[in-house]
Amino acid sequence: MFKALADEGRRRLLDALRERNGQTLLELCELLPELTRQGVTKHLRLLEDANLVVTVKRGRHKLHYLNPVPINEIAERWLSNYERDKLRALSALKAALQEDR
Amino acid sequence: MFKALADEGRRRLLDALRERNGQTLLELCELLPELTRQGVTKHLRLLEDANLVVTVKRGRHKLHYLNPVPINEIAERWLSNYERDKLRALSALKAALQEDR
DNA sequence: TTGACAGGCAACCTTTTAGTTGCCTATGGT
DNA sequence: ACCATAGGCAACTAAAAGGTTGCCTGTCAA
Repeated sequence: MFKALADEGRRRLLDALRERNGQTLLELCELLPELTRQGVTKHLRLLEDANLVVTVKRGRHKLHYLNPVPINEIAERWLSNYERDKLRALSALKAALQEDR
Repeated sequence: MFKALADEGRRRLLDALRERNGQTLLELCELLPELTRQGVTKHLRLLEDANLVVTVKRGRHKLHYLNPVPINEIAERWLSNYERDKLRALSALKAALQEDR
């Protein structure tokens, strides 16, 4: 899932869906004009595999929806650990930097 | 920075530093016995480039410290956007899934 | 019912990333 | 002074990610 976020293009796609949910493939392609449709498809596939977007086929359109659940899960489960130890880590850092070298 | 987090080994390194800050390279190597020392060095280099760890040379030891600032910055700046729109995105998602297909 | 539109699939190429090996440098203990 | 310890650098290989092209399928609208 971090891997899915580790690409600027994919983050752009997520942002776009955050702004307007349920966009089609071609709509999202306009967002990344430097890529071909298939390129965008691949990125969306990764996001789907990471369960960050969910798709619905409607007629000949494929609509893409943001799935906000896992990104929040990660944020809470993983990042809050760092939040918790932030001050301790910071002071250790400062101490180390100020010691005699 | 997401790229730096997009690797299990590097996350393990960060976790280790969260548990005990200021470890040397060789100490961290024990954490990833499947890699050689140079392999670990490279990972630490990436973490350092992403400004997630800071190093201090002390004698012949190189101490690694967690830098908790950027990880929190990201969490707040980026992830909180998704938190903000969570409910809206969720309901759009549900609506889409329940529509006639 | 035919053609244009939206999208899928597979093969291929290129670039990045991950990892190793071999050798070199500096520091500290005895 | 010497050797073991801690680490750095560079070249190389292997694997994965990113992207393209070409062609195929399904759906809607005239």
